[in-house]
Amino acid sequence: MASLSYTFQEPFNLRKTFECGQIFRYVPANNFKTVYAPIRNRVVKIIQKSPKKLEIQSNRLEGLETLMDSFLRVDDNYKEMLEEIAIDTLMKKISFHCRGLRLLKQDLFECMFSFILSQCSNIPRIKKNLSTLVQDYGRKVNYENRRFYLFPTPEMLKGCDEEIFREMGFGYRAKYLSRIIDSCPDFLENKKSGEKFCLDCSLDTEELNKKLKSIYGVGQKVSDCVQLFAAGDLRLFPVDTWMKKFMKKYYCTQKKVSERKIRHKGQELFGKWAGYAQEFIFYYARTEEVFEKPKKPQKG
DNA sequence: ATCCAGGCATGCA
DNA sequence: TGCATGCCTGGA
Repeated sequence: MASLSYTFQEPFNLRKTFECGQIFRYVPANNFKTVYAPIRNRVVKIIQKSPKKLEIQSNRLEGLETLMDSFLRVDDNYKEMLEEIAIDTLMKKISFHCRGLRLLKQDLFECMFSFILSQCSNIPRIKKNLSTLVQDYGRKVNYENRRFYLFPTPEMLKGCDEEIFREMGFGYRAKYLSRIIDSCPDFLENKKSGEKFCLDCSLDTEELNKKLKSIYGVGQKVSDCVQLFAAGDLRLFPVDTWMKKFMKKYYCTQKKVSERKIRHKGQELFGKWAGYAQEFIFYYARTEEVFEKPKKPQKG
């Protein structure tokens, strides 16, 4: 077996999936017909053979299928999701527009690190910050004459203090990250195996969310993202500035609406598929330029 | 030159 | 609960 193939019932679009903002480290090639992504301990090459067909190659084949089944969320009932989030004309339109966008299930440590870094930042800067980090601390992997870096394990980052992270340009987020490196949050440590930054599956949605928020530097938005993208809990509806604009315009039209209410509204509207709805809306809001900031009026 | 981003902690009503 | 404020840095 030199490669692995997937045929889906519904589209799996690489461009939409990787560009929608859920993941930061990937390298598109050949106009998104191919995407390279460092995942855990290997580099994976994902090829769009057709709208519903993907082919997977990797520098490491051992355990590849299990890893990709999880990463690609092959068990999601995508068709049902598309139908269930299309609650009205607007969402039908968005659902159609985003069809093929898939949620991925990412590594917990990398995901948490990335989203803590993301606060009050922007995608180019986040990518740049992560790139600095992995070049300094990650393991280098050459694959098809390209250079990639695996995300460093917590152990590899031992000793990274606030000062070092600040020098990497992380700003005030350095404090949060160095503290996490310093000691893994208790509930993320598997007492039996000693493994760190892994999830206790016995926790329900609200329990885990509460625990994640107890981590210094992790608030509602970051915990929701981590729980959605790394714990794979699709009920989460992270509310960022884009989501605020969208929801205020269409589904929370009262004058004063808190982020709390918006989050609740999203979960109420979309139930177990709230995470997909959120990512669809986010992708839509950013690509359709309906929410672009109005240009400042020229002086004169 | 300000101003503000894919938030969060802190302190206060 | 809900609000205000400061926080790093880089791009508009």
